[in-house]
Amino acid sequence: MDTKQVVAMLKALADPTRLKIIALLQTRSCCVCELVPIFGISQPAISKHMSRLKSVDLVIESRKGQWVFYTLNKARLEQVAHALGNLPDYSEEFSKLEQQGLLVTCE
Amino acid sequence: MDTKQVVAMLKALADPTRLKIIALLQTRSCCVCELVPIFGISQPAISKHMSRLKSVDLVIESRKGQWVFYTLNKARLEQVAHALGNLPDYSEEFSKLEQQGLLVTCE
DNA sequence: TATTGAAATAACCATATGATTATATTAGTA
DNA sequence: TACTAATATAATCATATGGTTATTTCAATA
Repeated sequence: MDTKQVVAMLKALADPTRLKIIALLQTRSCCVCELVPIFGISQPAISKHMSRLKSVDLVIESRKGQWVFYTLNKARLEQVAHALGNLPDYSEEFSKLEQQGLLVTCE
Repeated sequence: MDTKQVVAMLKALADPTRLKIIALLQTRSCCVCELVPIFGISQPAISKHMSRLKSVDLVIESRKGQWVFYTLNKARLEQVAHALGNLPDYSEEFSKLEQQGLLVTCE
């Protein structure tokens, strides 16, 4: 997972409504019409949040009759948590700075 | 750490520049004037990013002469990663839904 | 086929975000 | 004390975000 993807997933999670949706989905898959009364916001608002979460594969959509159920992609959530604890090594940036004489060495 | 704080930290991390700054600080503390040539954006832009990271305690500021050095708060970064893997249990929300007859039980 | 209910999309709006340039502020030094 | 370098703050701007209402799409059913 590259940095762009990590940022996209963090953006998807960095909203109180979406983060709680993810937490709710840990208990049970659910559909839009169940989330509406929980959050007290409009159906289109919930729908857009689900679309955002789906776009980064944090949830999986499946139609059951007239309802669309959303299921948490637990592996994907673990991937973000793991990525945060294992950020890329950019030490070569400091080598470049040193070559340019831009490294600040204090005391 | 409550949900509000987790969201604030995720927002702070959900930007390509700030996420790379955090990654850079894993190698070495640095000051604003070192980050400017790395990212190629203006000094005030970097300054605001640092202020944002500081506001959620992801970095610690310390003045060394004319420079202000920023150090990664590794414990804080680990806290976010841990929080993502241990989101709160909201199962009572489904009990409430059930009581209201709003739970969708399919098939 | 007409109707109903769930979800998605469109159009819109207020606020947040990330950048810019210009201007303080603060610390070291001639 | 005046000057310079590093950083922060202010004002501004274009775009992104998260909500709204209105409308469309899609599946089940009378």
